[in-house]
Amino acid sequence: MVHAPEIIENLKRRGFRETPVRFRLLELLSNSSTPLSVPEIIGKLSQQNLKPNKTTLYREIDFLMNQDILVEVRLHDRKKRYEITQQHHHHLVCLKCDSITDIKLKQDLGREETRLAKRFNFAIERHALEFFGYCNNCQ
Amino acid sequence: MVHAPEIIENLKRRGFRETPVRFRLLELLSNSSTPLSVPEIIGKLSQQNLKPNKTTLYREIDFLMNQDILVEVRLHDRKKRYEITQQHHHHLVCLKCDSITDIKLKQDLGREETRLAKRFNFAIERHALEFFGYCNNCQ
DNA sequence: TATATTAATGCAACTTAGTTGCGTTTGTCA
DNA sequence: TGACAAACGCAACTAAGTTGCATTAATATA
Repeated sequence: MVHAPEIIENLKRRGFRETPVRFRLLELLSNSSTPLSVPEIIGKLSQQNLKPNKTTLYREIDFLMNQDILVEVRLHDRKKRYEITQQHHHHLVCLKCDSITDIKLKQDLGREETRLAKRFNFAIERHALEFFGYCNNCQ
Repeated sequence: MVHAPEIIENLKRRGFRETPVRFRLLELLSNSSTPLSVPEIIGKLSQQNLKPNKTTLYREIDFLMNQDILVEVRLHDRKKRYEITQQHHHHLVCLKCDSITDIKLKQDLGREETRLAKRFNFAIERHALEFFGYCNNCQ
């Protein structure tokens, strides 16, 4: 797991500041087992008596994505979710309770990507693969 | 390719009506090589002097999805897109011009799904796999 | 071919995620 | 401790999608 203080130290070395929103957001996301959306983040931070404006959060997230600290995850609904950047992985998304489980694929898509790139002369940057269904508790 | 009149005939046999919006929407989607969003559909139909209310379109799409005639496709942005139901496939999405190319995977994800289902006791209903990058024209 | 039924439609008002402009606050370093 | 830019908050906005309700029109059948 990545720790918020380390990330912040790194940022400070590069001339950025340590602020409550930045720290608490990173802390929240590094303790979270699932990616979170901005509305969810606002909810959770409010519970801890930190009530940042949504504009601030969107901008902070934007900043952290530019620093490659966060990545965006898109699932079935229209919310963008964010998680701490980690090794490439995929998700199991429960259609009932919305729980999200990180998974790693055994199979490798690299060969497929090479084939598609050649076949369509398409420069693949990334892919998204998510599995939808019903989790242990919701079946 | 699937033809709009056939689909409509099928619906009529089941007690539903043939209406301009229904016909022209199905015609548009069956001639489209890419999935379309509601704003896009409204734009294209307007060009042909059919200006349905967006509520009507959302409801028509909902109806056609319940009839398994359309499926929803979710890509990188926050629009839902729709296409005529066809054999399971994936997409190459250009991050510059937004063009979408249908592709079929050589590799099969079935084995992977079985493994994940067992491992996490997760009942997989479907998956979404999209490749993002730059198309022939946009590199 | 007139009529009844109900599928389909339109409109207005709303919700929710996300964005923009702009003026203010605050963390950091000299 | 003061200067400067990073970070912040507020208000107003956009765009996708939803809901309630009253109206219109496609179709079966009389």
